[in-house]
Amino acid sequence: MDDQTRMIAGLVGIGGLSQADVGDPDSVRKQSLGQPQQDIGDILQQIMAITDESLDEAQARCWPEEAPARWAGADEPAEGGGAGGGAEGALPLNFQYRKHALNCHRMKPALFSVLCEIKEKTVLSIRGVQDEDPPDPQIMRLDNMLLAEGVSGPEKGGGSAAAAAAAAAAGGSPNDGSIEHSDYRAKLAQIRQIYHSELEKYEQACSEFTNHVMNLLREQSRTRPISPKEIERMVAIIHRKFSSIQMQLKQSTLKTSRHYYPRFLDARRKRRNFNKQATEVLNEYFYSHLSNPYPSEEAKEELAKKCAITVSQVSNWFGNKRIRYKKNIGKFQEEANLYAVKTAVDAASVSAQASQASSPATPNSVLSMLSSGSVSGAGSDGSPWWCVVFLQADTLLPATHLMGGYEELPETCTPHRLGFAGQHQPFPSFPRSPHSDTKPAQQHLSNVTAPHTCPCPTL
DNA sequence: GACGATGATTGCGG
DNA sequence: CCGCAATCATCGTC
Repeated sequence: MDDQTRMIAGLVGIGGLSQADVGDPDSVRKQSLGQPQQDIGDILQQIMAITDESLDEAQARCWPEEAPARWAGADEPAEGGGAGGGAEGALPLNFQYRKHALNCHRMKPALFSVLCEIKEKTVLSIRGVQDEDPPDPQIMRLDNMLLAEGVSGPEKGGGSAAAAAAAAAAGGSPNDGSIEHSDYRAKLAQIRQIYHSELEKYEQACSEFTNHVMNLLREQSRTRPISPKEIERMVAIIHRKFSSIQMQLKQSTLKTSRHYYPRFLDARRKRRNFNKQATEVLNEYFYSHLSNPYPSEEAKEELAKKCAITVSQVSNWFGNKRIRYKKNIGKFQEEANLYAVKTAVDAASVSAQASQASSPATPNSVLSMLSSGSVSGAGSDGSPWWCVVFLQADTLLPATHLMGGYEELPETCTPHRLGFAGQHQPFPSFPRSPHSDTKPAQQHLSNVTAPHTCPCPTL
């Protein structure tokens, strides 16, 4: 007997009577062959004894060498026997004879009622069994982990979720597939493939086996009482048994995946500095929005596109920049000047083109641009933009030197005289979570009124 | 190899 | 979920 048959025997035994009680013709035979008055108690005892037999013993008894000859005289069976389906087709011919003989036997109703009685006892004993089988939390946890690892779930462009995320986090150009990444992806793809193929096999086996048992039970239900509910329960039992196999598969897949993942994590740590152009774009935005260096989601996306990096990298960059700028303003003065002038020059040239000015943008024309308030990204709180740039950046000493310095500004425009020093100091803290380029900044700026906290050097 | 710069991660608070 | 702050880990320069 193969393992599968043995398993069926075991499982069928749980739901009621063992397969042996169906196959065993002894009690019926005795009655039909000369002991018609046999006590119902005897039959019951025999049946009870049969249920204790192993399938091997039962089969040995059911399939003696001479059986075909002995049963050859039985009524001719109807072809196929109706129910039973595929399972029945596989049964030996002599077994079908017996089944037919059993089904047609005049004592069958009596036997059936006895079986019902036994059944009732059995059902009572299993009535407490939980009918609903909630999803196994352990399997669910494994599923979630496999999903997170990128082993299960949808495959994104040949890579896993983890690999894709990490590849994005690795920075650089989109096709920055380092050797480590491609290696990891290849391994993960391999694991995915094996996992899915094994899962498919598992599901197929589980479904085949379930069908097999269901057919068997349906077929048996002609001989003994089996309710659909019991069949359902049996299916649940089978699934429970199979789920341990599923668990093993998932656990081992996860283990394999994680064997490679730490190496990948190391690889993920390897970073690339952003290229010069990307850094320039980011710095330009930062210094031109110094009053409120919190790009909106759209702005981040735009910047990400321009720099060929991810939005989260943009967020990281701004987070780092804000904190480092804040910590050491002095260090960033030169940079701030550079970008302030650059921004101004750009704006000036744009404006000059627009107004068809014949002279090129010069520091002085920049100055006039600044005075006219045509530079975007600053002064959104209603104050002159240059106050924001000059004073927030705390930088424009060198910058003004380039442009001739504050001396060239009207005296009323010097920062502290204008009283912007305190208002526009972005530190010790930037406005919190502005999510927009204007409103929160206005709120923040209007709340800051203490000039003595201004980190700007006294001019 | 030391050191500063820099991108990424983590833990925490709002 | 976002931003801050601290920290890690690597890069780039000397």
